[in-house]
Amino acid sequence: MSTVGLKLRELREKAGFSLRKAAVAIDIDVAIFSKMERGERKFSKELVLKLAELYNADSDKLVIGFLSEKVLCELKDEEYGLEALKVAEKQLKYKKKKNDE
Amino acid sequence: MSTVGLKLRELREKAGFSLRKAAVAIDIDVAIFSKMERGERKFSKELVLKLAELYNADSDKLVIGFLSEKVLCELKDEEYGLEALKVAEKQLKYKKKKNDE
DNA sequence: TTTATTTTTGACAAAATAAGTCAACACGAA
DNA sequence: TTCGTGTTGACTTATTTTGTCAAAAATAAA
Repeated sequence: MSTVGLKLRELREKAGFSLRKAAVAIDIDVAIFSKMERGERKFSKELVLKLAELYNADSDKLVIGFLSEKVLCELKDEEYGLEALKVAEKQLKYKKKKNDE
Repeated sequence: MSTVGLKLRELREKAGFSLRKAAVAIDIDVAIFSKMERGERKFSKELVLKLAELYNADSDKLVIGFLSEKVLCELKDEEYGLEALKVAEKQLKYKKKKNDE
């Protein structure tokens, strides 16, 4: 299971930041940040974007991962989760199409 | 836009319940119920199920609508909402497959 | 029109959840 | 030991959600 938190942790380590340094850079408490990377607390989208910039990483991919994780969190124990996703997708496509016109 | 609330309102009217009667039957304040039907407040899954039973309606479809609405609510203003849905779908399918084995 | 019924509205309180703060702990490297 | 690193838990504060209620507005009945 590759969560956004773990991805961000990898990126941080590759970028050579300690937890503390990164936390200071994005102006957040170290304790929370530690918990976020390990999935114990949720990221906000803003934080994900800040970190993507700090690590010079692909922010789009990270945001997509962040969002899908949020969605999955709501549907994980739902019998009809997959069906719900498909309906949602259909409606989102329709909406997008309408906006493009 | 066919929300769960409006669907449930239709079903209620077809079943011949007044807002009050239905509210009493599912043990909820009328004011909240009115707001829920009009999308001003969220339903809980439990209420959707109770109402489906009360109206003799297809609970699966209603729950699917309820869930997809919840998901869409989170993604409605997201640039990468559709991509996020696809990723979520892939992961959910994988998880389901794993559970079946 | 008057009366009664149904639905809607808004102000407010209570409960639940999320977010932030901080001090202390554990561990390994210098 | 001391320093840097990450983790944990207790606690407070903010925010969001949920529930309660009274009264207004709308609708239907007499």
